Amino acid sequence: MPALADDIGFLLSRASGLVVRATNDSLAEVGLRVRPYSVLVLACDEEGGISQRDLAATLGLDPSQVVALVDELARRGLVERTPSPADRRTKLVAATARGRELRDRATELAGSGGQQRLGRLTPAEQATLRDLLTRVVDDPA
Amino acid sequence: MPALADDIGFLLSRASGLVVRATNDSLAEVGLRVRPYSVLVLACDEEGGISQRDLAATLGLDPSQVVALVDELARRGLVERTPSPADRRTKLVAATARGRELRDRATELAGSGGQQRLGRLTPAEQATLRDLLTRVVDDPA
DNA sequence: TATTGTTATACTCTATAACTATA
DNA sequence: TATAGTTATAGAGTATAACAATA
Repeated sequence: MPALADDIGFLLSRASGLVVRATNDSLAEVGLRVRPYSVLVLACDEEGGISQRDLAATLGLDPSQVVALVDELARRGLVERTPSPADRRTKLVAATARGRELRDRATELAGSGGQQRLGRLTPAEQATLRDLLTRVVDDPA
Repeated sequence: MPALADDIGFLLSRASGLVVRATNDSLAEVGLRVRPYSVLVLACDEEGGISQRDLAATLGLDPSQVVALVDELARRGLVERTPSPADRRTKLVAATARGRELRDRATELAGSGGQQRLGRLTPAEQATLRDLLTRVVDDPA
């Protein structure tokens, strides 16, 4: 009979909870949590902005969940919604200058928060973990 | 600037979500979700029952969250709360015969649900993932 | 007809605080 | 005084369904 402590799904859930909690605590200094932080990062990385549909797909969320996340970031002036020139249904979410500024500090904080637990692994082990998780997460192309 | 797709915390959160969702879907056949299933497994594995405090610690939950989980399993006759002979404050949660019966089928279902995603990794890779996650999760002894 | 974003709703999960009974 | 379990509550996360505007 397999023990719960050996169940990878259980371990994933526990590890995710611990790391997300620590990262949320670190990000509190800039008034962000993991979810809005992720949206900000994607808005920064995509030149010209990213559609809410693509945001949802990348984050593994339903498009309806993205609305409130973008609303909050827009309210704080960190991102802007601009209509796509190509398709008037689509709104491109792009980071403002203020958003890009905050992102740098937030990324530092998120990194140190995550390393509270992940720092138990060597850099090589972290790379292995990253590769394995990527294959679990990625779309079967 | 590190990309979100390389962030281990982000990958953990995505992988956990995908695997837990698939496992919940599989467990629906026996009317369980991951959380109550985990409680049932621990109640089965500990001869004589496990205290709610130990349940909470093992699952990484607050003791107050354990109450409703045990309530529901007890209502369905899968576990029983019995007062500890040693300490009348403590209640030992033990699986009933019916609980043990269900556990076998549930473990099968949970395994196949989890493997929908985790099956992309070889058994050796899964063992590596399990070891790395265990070190992230474990108490620093 | 199908897609993007949106609103609404319900349920699960997470986080705290306070209470009781025992120790 | 501290601990095990419980109750209550609020906030965050998840899951669906339906709708308006646009393609």
